[in-house]
Amino acid sequence: MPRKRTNVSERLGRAEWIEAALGRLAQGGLDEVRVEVLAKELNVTKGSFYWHFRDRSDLLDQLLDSWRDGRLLSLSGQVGDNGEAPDVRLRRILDVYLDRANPRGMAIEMAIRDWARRDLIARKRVREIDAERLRLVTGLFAQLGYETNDASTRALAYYSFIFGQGLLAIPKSSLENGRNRASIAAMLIGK
Amino acid sequence: MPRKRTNVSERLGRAEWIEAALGRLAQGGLDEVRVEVLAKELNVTKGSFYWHFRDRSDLLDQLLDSWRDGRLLSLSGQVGDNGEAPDVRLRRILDVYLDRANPRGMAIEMAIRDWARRDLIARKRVREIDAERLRLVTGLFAQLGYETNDASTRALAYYSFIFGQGLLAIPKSSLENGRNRASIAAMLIGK
DNA sequence: TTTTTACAATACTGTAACGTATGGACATCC
DNA sequence: GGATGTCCATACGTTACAGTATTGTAAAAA
Repeated sequence: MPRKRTNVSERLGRAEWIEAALGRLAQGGLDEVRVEVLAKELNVTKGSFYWHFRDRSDLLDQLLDSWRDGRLLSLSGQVGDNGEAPDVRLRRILDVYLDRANPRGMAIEMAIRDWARRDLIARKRVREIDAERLRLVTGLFAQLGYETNDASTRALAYYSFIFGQGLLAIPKSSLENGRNRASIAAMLIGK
Repeated sequence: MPRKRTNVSERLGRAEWIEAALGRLAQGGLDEVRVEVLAKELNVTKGSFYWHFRDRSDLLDQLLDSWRDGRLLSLSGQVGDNGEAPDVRLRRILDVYLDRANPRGMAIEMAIRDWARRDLIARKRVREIDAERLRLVTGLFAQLGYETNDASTRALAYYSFIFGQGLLAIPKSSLENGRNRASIAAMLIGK
């Protein structure tokens, strides 16, 4: 029997609610983000929720903002020229996704992208980070010598593959094979 | 005021329910497939639904079966060697997706793929059609002279791109440019 | 013509949510 | 140490659905 949270030190802020909501989103998609369920998960009642948020849609808005901020921050940590060659870097990023490191992050991303098919605000947030990611890898392709137009087309193919691969229901073993992975990288990166 | 459907000629079969369900699925995703809503859409009450289906999950199962059957049928119509060169054919299929012809079909497919992330049966159905599609285009790549392993890796990249591209929130104009499209095709198809 | 079949309407129960109103507990500030 | 502010619990009203049980009705079969 989880005790009540009357103690001040255990009180919640919006951040905890958003974190919990992200968890539900990753697991069950948008419609599984429910305030009473979150409350139970946090050992708290709705009373707390409606103190921190106007309503459910307020939570969802803030969740999207928080997600975008996190993605942008993570990207800004990668813009610096860290001495790594552009093609090495492209291969490394690719590996991260193919290894399915961070499945939670991927699940959240997929859920938000599905959400974005129907919701304007979600779509807006996804557009923001897509634009930023494409800008970054377009830059990397440009550094490899691709002309601007080709570079951005390559970038688009690069990210399309990354997310599309997470959408296919296939034995992942086919992409664990080093040789296959190398040939895909060669194909996407070119020179 | 839509009149009641007591007239025999207007009576429904499972097919109509499944069709309506596919519509809701395309529009709003899995959680928008609700029996009372479908009933209203079909100018009928739940009484009819529970005659044709055991419960909601029964409808969903049949929807998945029906979707798979449709996809498999559509694929089987393309296996025949229609005299088209393999690379031409690959380019044509690619164009169909990039043109976003059949947005409804794409929406359904995306909704089902999202669904498959959490549901075992949905995942199974997606796996079935993925396997079949990959088998088909792997064959095309093989005809182009790729060795078996490379052919199936190319096929995987090909479909990953196709679905990933539908996931990115970008101005579609970037893929309407003929030159960009050609360079992507060249990249994916190779020789 | 009666009976049976196939489908649909009606009326109900149960449940899981959302949102609101209000009161209570703990800390902080005067 | 009383007043105030912050956060949470409780209790309520409402809605939207899933599912069941029962009755109704047009057409086909007997």
